[in-house]
Amino acid sequence: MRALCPEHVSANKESIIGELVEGKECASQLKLLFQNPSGPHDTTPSAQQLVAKILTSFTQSISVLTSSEAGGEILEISCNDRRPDESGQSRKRSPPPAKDRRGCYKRRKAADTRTKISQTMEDEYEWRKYGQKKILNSKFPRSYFRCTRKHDQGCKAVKQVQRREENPEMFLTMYIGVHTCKDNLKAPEMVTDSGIWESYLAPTESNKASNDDQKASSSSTPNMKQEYPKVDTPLSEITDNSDPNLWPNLKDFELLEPLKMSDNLDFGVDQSVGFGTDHHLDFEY
DNA sequence: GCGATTTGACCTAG
DNA sequence: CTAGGTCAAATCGC
Repeated sequence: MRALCPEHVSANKESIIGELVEGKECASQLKLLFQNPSGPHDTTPSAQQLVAKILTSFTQSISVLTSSEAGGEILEISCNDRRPDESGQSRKRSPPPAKDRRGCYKRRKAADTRTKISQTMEDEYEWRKYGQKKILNSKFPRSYFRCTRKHDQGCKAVKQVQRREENPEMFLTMYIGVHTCKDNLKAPEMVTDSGIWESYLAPTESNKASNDDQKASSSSTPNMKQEYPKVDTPLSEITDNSDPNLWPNLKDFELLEPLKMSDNLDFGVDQSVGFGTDHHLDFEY
């Protein structure tokens, strides 16, 4: 979709930049604070205050970005449709030979995709798992879900969920395609909802990793379906995605997480992921 | 018995 | 040829 109109983008961009600049300044102060912990405490904000401010900046930025999307569509920062023919129509290969065994299979790629990171693989949609795959160089398998309304209404939305290697409590969810179904709940937008911070610390007990990779993933699947209108939208980061290097990038970023957040602040750490990768904030219009 | 999930096979893009 | 996405038979759970 990348439907951001230029006017919106430029207006929002300024606002976002302002927020990010402020966040950056706070981060710089925080850095100084770490380098010189014995500095003047009465004149500089505490680490917690700075972290809170940084998070606020990110939140505001995300909020602006998200709200700029009409109709609650998920935000896409730096879209992926770099290729003109991403519709998949112009596949070089000849159509499947219509073998008897497996049906006409068409790999969907470069469709409308968004990525989010959250503490839970749940969201406000109903999904049905249709596959799981071990991914090369990844400790955890990737799970594949499609909209439960696929058969009813031909909804084409699918999502892929993978536990993050460096932080198994977090899930990287890639949404592919948009929901064309009517009643499978509201669109998967996030961040803009008020109260996201409160709702972010969603139950994660079910996410506790077990040692068995395969089990770990599948065992946390169950509530995928029953989970319902609950607006438990876990705070998350929506980013661009079609970049095949995205996930590794995210991983790399996580390695840079130096902060140990205090209890009331720990929600924000992974949110900054999207900003940590330099290519996420490049707007295309 | 039915619907959901698991899992290995199949299929395609790169 | 390989990695990853999808299918569908087998299995599970209610």
